[in-house]
Amino acid sequence: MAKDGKTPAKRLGEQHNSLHNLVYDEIRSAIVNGRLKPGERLIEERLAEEYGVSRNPVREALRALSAEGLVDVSSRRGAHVAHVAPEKLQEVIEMRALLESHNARLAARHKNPVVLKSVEAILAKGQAALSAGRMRSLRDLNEQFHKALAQAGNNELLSEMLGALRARSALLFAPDNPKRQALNWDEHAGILQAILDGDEDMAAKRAMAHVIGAGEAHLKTLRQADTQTASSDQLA
Amino acid sequence: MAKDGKTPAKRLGEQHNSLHNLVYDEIRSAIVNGRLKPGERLIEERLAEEYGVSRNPVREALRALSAEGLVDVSSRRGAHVAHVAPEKLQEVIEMRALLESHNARLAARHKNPVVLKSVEAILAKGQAALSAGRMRSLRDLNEQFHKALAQAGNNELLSEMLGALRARSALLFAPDNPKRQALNWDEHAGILQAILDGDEDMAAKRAMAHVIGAGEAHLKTLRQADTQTASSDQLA
DNA sequence: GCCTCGCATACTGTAGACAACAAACGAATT
DNA sequence: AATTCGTTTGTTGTCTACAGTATGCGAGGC
Repeated sequence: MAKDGKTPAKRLGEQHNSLHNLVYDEIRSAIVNGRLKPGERLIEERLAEEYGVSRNPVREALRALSAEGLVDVSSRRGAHVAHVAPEKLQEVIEMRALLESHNARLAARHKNPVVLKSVEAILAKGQAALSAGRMRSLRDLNEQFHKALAQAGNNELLSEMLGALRARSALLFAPDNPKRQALNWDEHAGILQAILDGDEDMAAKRAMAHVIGAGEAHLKTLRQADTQTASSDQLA
Repeated sequence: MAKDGKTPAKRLGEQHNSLHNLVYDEIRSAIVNGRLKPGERLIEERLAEEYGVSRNPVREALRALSAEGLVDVSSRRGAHVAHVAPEKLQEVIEMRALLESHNARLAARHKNPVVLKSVEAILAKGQAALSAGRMRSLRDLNEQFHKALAQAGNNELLSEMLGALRARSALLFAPDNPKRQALNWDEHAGILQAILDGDEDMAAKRAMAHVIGAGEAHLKTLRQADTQTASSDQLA
């Protein structure tokens, strides 16, 4: 039963989740994976139909998702997938840079061999997927990498906050651009190296630069998209 | 209607909140104010009776509070007010120090005169209440001070995160000790002065020291309480 | 006295019903 | 043509009911 001699595997009752939790997981996953787009309308009855449950578990899931900022609920008017206004992107980048940076510092301080081993394994998987051109799996591996890194920081609250922040900004940091993807994984490698070296300042600096670099690249993409839209409007 | 020529006052429909939101506000407030203690059992039917509503709005409120970490819900076993395990207190202090520090830096950078005016007013009220020995209102004024300070940082996401963190740690930073209270308000004054001076580094440093100082004082209180309990056990 | 079992009670999770509210649409009026 | 009004449709918010689950308690057996 026990995997690592310390943490028992989940017991049956813990595995058998309530419907509202299952619905929560599904909707959250759909948002993070981009299946549900920012701003998209979430109709309780339709979701209930889709998942084969009554509306109550859906409502409960939406309350939790709303509290986490993933869903915007307007009383009596319905729910939408949360949309980060372009002016607010900078805030998200800034907060994530601050927290990831601090987490990398902590990881370099603790240097937990078991956790770092698994970070290394995920990095290797990410680099392999990159080389093989398996772009589709990179988003998942990116999330795995950052999640494992958050564990390496050994501060549960920080890890929780980072998780929530990653969920809210998942689409922001999921570039389609292969060049940016390659750079991301290079940066992942650099952060991990600094952590393995126990160099707190370097780890913090690289983590911050990574988030800011990825975030700024995304902002640039948005601005280019705006410029192209403006050009198209002039032609029409 | 408009208060500051920019933000319209709430319209009727926005004021008339749904029951589940009202219940959420009530329970949240009871937790933050200490009327509901950490670890305390939250029974849906009883809360529903107390608030004069059916169980669903209570369940929905509990989902939101659970997502924010203020309430712990065990599937099929019920809900409790969240209890920060003593070993986790250090994490809370650390995260709050990091965020409050960064916020003070931003506030010193922006130096928004309107917001800082209101921070000053709250500081004056806090100091007056302290001099008059009105300890009961200091908790509320402390929350007001930190909330206004979060606004001065001009980063909505950071403000939101700070709000959530303050709610989770409200009882930690609500000392009964008049000496510690006086010191807290001295430190508030020092932070605000650095902000008014536009000194980012000093503001950040003072905010961090304030949180760590208040937090460590609380930890010391816990350790003393533990020591006294042990002594009582020996006498019995 | 301790342990086990069965029953009663309390509580949670979900479904379904109904009322209230919001949005859309078509007809009537200006 | 634009605006207003009334009706219809779609959706949300809350209540009630019922089944499932967890806990507590007392009786019986060892």
